[in-house]
Amino acid sequence: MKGDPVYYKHCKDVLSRSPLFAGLADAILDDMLPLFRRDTWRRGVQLSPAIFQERFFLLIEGRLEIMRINPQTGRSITLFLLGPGDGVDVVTLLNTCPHEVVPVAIDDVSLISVPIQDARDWINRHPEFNRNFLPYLGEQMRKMEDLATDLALHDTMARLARLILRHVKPDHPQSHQGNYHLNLLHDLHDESLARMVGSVRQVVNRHLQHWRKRGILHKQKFPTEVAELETLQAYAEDVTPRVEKNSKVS
Amino acid sequence: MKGDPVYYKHCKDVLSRSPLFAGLADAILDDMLPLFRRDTWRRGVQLSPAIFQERFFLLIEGRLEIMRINPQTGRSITLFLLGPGDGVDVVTLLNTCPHEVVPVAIDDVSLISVPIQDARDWINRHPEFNRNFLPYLGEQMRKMEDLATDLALHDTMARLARLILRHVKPDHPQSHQGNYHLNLLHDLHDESLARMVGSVRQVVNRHLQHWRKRGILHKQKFPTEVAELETLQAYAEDVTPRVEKNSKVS
DNA sequence: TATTCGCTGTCACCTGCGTGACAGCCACCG
DNA sequence: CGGTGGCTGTCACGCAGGTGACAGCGAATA
Repeated sequence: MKGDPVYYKHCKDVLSRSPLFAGLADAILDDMLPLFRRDTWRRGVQLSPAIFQERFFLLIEGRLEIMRINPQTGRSITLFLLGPGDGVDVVTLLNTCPHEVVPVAIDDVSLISVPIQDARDWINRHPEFNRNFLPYLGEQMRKMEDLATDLALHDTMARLARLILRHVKPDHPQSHQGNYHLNLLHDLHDESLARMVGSVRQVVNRHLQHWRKRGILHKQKFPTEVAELETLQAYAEDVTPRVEKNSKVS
Repeated sequence: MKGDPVYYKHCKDVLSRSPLFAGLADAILDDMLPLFRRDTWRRGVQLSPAIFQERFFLLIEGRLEIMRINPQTGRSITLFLLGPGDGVDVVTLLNTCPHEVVPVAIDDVSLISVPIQDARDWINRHPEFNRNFLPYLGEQMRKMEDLATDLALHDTMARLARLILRHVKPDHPQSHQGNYHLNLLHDLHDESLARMVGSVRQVVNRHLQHWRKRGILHKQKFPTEVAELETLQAYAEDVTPRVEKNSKVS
């Protein structure tokens, strides 16, 4: 950390743009960052829930899946999909007790970390951090509520549509050719998407295919893009659009 | 509030035993309570999500269900089951934006409330409150994660078993006759239980019946009690116990 | 004493979707 | 090159569980 001023600068950049630290005085980050050390996890690695009892991580580069597994059946569900600037497992920061979640690196990720107690102490010393922290927690909470609600109230197709819609870049609406781009999702394989909607690969694939056939989604090169936002919104509300245009279906 | 010293005392009692305020200086409660006014909702009333944009509520007496509804299908899911001492919809306290949840009074409930901005200001003025608030938020978060996980990874029977097990009084294990008592759940009708596990009345009833037939649950008078904790735990892990004792089944 | 109401207990039906299986495709590597 | 491994695209099968329907029952109301 200290030995690498370029990386240090990079961390500051990422964090100062993240919801957890945006708008905080520069001095606060400079007070905090020296406590951290640098970590790197290779794409695909799956760590034990135990590490979160030891250290608190901030994600700097790459994506991380926070997952739960049913050991009996082998099925799993993704609770959070984290990106740069996110805190990893903020829950164990809030109250000490084991938390059965498994982090999986989707890309090669780089993170920074501190002993968890140091993080707790730091938060106690900096009440002004709560101006960012509390809203961030609220946001995470809403996401969990949405996940639970979707699982209980919608079928797999609607859930997938809603997942995609949530990740359509809200700001600069179209990327190019009038298509909507999916930030964190665009290159995930079916298996990961399935874990995010609480279903299985085969079912997710069927739905994606269904939409691609009708031109609602494009898979031009690699990244999938959304062509018809409104149509997808209909699916998200459990109403299968009657007008099945473009039906190359036999 | 001010006009009723008995009720005031009662509020202080309830709150000082609740996770949100336990262990805080007496002065803090006395500083806070005068801001609040008293509210009462009759059993069964179902209010609009909009009220939470206006005021923040603390539950003093009775139980409250925090629910979400799918308007298309009419199905609904209970996100939280709140009891005395709980804060109602802490999420809108954390970040301002509409929150589509419907509160339903399970009993006649009494609450106290403040304009939401006053609550936010109060929290900002009292950083020591965060010593209780943050762990409380963590607890709520864990509950939501558990709900989502259950919905995604377990079948209805396991979900129901897990719901019950979570509510078995952890402290004084048996109430009487060696049976385990269910605090908040004991007298809920099947419909409510169904909403809590994301299923429907008929399915929940079938499972309860199944367990009662085998003596795993008792429904002596009204409250249901758990007779065989371990057996139920097996069901919660998706392993149907092979030994089906007491099988009065034909 | 009759009447309504809210809840329980059950059933038969049907479907969404999870499971297993396999073929095709592309990329990477020896 | 050919082989291996990871991913996609499809299909047939089976079942958990959601839906609608109805009878019974106890408590409250008239």
